[in-house]
Amino acid sequence: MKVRFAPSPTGALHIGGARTALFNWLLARHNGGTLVLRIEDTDRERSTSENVEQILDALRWLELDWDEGPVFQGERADRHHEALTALLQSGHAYRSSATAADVAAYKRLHGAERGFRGEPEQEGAVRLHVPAGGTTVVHDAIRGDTSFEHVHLDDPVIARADGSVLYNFAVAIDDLDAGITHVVRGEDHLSNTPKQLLVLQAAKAAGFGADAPEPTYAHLPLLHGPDGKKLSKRHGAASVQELREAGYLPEAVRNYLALLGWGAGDDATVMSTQELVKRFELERVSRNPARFDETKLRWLDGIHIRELSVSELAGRLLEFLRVADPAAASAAEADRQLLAGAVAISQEKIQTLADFWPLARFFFTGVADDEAARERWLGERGVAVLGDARTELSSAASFDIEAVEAALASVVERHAAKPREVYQPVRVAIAGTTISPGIFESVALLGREETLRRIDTALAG
RNA sequence: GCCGCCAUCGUCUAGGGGACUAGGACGCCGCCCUCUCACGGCGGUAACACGGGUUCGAAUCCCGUUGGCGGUACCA
Repeated sequence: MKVRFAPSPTGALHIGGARTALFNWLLARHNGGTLVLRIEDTDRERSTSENVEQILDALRWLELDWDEGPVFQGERADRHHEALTALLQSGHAYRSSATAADVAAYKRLHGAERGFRGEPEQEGAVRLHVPAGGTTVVHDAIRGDTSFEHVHLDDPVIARADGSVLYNFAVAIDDLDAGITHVVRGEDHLSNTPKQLLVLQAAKAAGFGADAPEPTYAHLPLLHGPDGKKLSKRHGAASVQELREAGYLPEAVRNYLALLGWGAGDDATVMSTQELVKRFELERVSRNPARFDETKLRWLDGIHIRELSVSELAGRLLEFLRVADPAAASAAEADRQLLAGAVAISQEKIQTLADFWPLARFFFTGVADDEAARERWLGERGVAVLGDARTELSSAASFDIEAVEAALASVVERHAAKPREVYQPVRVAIAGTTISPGIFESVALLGREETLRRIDTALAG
């Protein structure tokens, strides 16, 4: 089995493209096949090397590795030209100067459902000669058979007047030459498939790759935004890069993307990549388009975060912060032990890597400035309680979580207070805000000295 | 316009003629846990687009309608 992922470098790798890459990767890995990465850069206007780099980067981040390539379509121009010449000479293709307007005129004359047929000329773009009658059937592993009657198909332009080839031609020749056995791509290519099949057959008839297998096709349902429209920036993260910047884990993204259009068949939702590889089957891919819903990704990301070891998570966090917030990264890195402690007590409270710093920064950079929190919890009673808490904490025999809890609990008891009437003032004193990891854990991690200092500062304010 | 694909809870989906008073997950709501925020546990809300067939029987098969999407470029 040989499959390929063939993005065109006209922009960043979008989520839909990432899903296509993932499905190809899963299929190859599940079957012990080969994955070829091909860059379809026949659009010279919009293809850039920056985009190529970005796509490779996104694939690496997703940890989707490939076995061959990247092959650049542009570098295969000679081979394409060779094939084109063969089609021209064998009469499977012809030159025509017909324009889009000519095609429209033809249809007005013969009916809209009638495919355009041009007259061979000496010059002009190259069109493939589509048979007058008959049908091309696409055998799709996901959708079954789809028939396209030739009479409805226009003779497609396969090369520009200058001889440079177009997508539908290059794809067919490249798949043929590479010996691709399974073409797995978005459903937007389904209507292109008969053209590619026709190119394939013509090429074979002209002596090109006569013994190469005709690939099996599989068209994945398209991905849409939450509103059912095309996925775009205004839906939040639309590219892999944005997912990364939002703090998602690549394994969570793989897990979520795999669920968009595919399911194991039982009720499995949370799956490791290893499990995805083991269970993935093309035949189980759905035919309905799916919407990309970030809420579920967030939930899944939280699940995967909780499956990481503390040191692994700390490493990921640092890696994330170095890009997202270098100052935070160096602050966190300065005290590895504090970092490990903060990560351990934050792990079950965060859903993405981006959630960590806002929750735990007070350990590293001091209390936050939240006036509303002070007003609410450090009033007369709050201060009185806080003073008592200070006394208890300073005289506690030890300063581990249990000791801190015992010390603060005694304050609760003495004041006949609700727990929160003691814990919230302490929280605001050490964190500056009303939201933090568990109060006993936080105080213990901060240590006696720093805790007392922060309480004193709060008391003085 | 023409050609094609698709149609189950708000979302992702299970379902391939009787096992369906339609299952799971996210979300949402309620309860429990509880020091905040989360996590976790329990319970609840919510769907077969519509109309015709076929059949003893249809979410499942066929046709039509409607809707969504894609293609229709000397883009990919």
